[in-house]
Amino acid sequence: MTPSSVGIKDVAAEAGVSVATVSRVLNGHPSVSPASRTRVLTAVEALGYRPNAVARSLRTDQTRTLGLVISDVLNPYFTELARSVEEAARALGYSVIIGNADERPELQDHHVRTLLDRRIDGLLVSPTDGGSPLMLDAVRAGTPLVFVDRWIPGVDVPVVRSDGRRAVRDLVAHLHGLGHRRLAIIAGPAATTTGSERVEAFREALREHGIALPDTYIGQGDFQADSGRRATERFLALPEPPEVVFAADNLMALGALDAIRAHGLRVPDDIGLAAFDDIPWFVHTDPPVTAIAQPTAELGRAAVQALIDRIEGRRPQSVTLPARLVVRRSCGENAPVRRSNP
Amino acid sequence: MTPSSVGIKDVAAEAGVSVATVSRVLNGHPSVSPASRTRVLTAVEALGYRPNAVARSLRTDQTRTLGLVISDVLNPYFTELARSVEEAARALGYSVIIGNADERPELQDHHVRTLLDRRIDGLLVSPTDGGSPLMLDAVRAGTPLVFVDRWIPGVDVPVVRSDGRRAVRDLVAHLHGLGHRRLAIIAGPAATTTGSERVEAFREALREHGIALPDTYIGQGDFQADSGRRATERFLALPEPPEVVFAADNLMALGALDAIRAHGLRVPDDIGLAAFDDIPWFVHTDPPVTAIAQPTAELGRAAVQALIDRIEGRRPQSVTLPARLVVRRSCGENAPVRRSNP
DNA sequence: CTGAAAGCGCTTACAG
DNA sequence: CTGAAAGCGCTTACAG
Repeated sequence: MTPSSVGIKDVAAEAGVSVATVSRVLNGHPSVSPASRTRVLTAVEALGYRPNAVARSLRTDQTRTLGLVISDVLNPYFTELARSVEEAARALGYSVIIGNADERPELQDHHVRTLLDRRIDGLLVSPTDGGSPLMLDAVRAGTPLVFVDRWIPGVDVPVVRSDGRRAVRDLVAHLHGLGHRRLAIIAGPAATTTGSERVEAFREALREHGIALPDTYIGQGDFQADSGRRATERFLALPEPPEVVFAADNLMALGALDAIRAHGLRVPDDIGLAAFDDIPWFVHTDPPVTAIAQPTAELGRAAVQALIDRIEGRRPQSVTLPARLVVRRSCGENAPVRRSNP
Repeated sequence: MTPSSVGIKDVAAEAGVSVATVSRVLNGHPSVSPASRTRVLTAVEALGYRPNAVARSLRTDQTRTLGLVISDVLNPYFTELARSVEEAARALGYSVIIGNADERPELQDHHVRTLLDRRIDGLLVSPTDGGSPLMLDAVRAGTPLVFVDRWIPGVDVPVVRSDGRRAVRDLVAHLHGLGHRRLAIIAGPAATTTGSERVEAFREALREHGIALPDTYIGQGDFQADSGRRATERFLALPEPPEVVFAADNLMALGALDAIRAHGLRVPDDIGLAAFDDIPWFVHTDPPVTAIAQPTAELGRAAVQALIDRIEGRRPQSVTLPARLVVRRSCGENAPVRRSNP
């Protein structure tokens, strides 16, 4: 008999008790005699019995599982978020199943559907688009849901995210102080909150310095490297290219670096670069990249907390954590343009 | 009534047929009259019915789910592997649940256990250690298992991996040609196959060139960044530090870069660096890193193919794909030491 | 082509 | 403290 084929009946037979008693000791129910408990535990050990989680879930109507749908596993930001989510969930006795949307709404829906079919206890999602009907239905149906990083406006669901507006303002002030005036952005999809928010914050910050953001200085990206490459190429082909390009995520910054390099240009001498999201590699790129860092691990923990609060009947809290500017050398920080020092 | 609470009975009532008939049309069973089919489909649509995967799994004894236990999600190599595995599995009608071992054997076992409890149909694992009894039991119990990247010797399970020996040889020849003689390695855990294999291949290749590999030139790492940092610091403190450090994975290479930078040293002028595993950032580091690239996506596809073959009763195949050397500039490639050219 | 019924492996009132 | 029994939502021989 293979281990995976031994069931609760086998344990009961081996221990000389009923399956009810076996179930009780397995679930730590108080009213079991010490003698029964010992015999059951011995039998479990001897048979190598492991409860069938599928059967248990069907019966109890809970899976102790959370779904996490992220926009892109290849993005180190989401990968770190996923790691922190899993860790926090595990500490609270939950497993997590990750679905990778690859920034594609239909793939996102595929995963949401699969997760719902599996009857996960709750869902954490960083939506790839502005409002999948499927997700809206899930909310209406009462599935515990929490948005993390990105969210869908108008849906009454807790949101755990970081606010980058202040950091974007700091970045623009920093660039302005360096003497830069022609500032461009590679934006994420307008259908995502982080996509539109970052452009808006950028535009607003520019305005504070009396700088306009012409359409030609807005590259439409999709948070993936290729789009950063293409947008940068368009910038470089402009009669008057920008002095600095701000990529709204780290992958598009990678694409920008690729394009700049392909044109035989150098950062920051020929063009400056800054990125939203900080990753360990930015310290070692040529040059080190000035970036906006999110408190990613904390975000993951807070999201799990909110979701489990919701699942277990407590009132979940929305959480907004600040992002912060990390100055390095990709915007010409070494050689200030306005003052000529030794 | 919330969507998630509508069951097959509700659909049957709505359509005016039995649950058996509903089940048949849902499963594409041939013997259902067109009229019944239409009414069932209409009812499903009207009610927004979705089958409960938990109940179905309990009944059919299959979950159409694969488990994937990887050593470290924060490692871009595994992240790419995971992505390709999920993609290939999805194409074949399977879901995948990822477990992240973080290079910790006990965490690996936690995930294997959880996955087994969930009755996944098969398991893909890149073992963090040399032989978890749990995994051995699973194999004995008949759980379909395939090793990917790393494997456990002596266990009769298909292995899908890439062979880096040839590429390591190429790397050593390349370094030798550049005039380097003092070559060090930051190895992975000896308990992992890739950990020991890469040192062995390195040692052997050095021997072919008449070079020894002293113990002081072997840094014991664990495939994570911190260990790369520490090993590199030890190298730098040596009376005669190595001319080139070869990190057995990309994360330890990152750690090495951190340490070198912290000492105010430059790559490759002060010390050279090469890495196993290639990642997009290596093109943009300062300097671009010479690395050994694995055919990661293909590995993932082959692993899924092997596992599903095994699950569906076909004979699974072990697969070994070659890795290849990608020369960049982190080992002094710009300024050959032996010949002085213009 | 269709339905009644058994059963997948558990948990949990209910009665003792 | 314990066991017999019902039932979670499906699928699938079996009989018609």
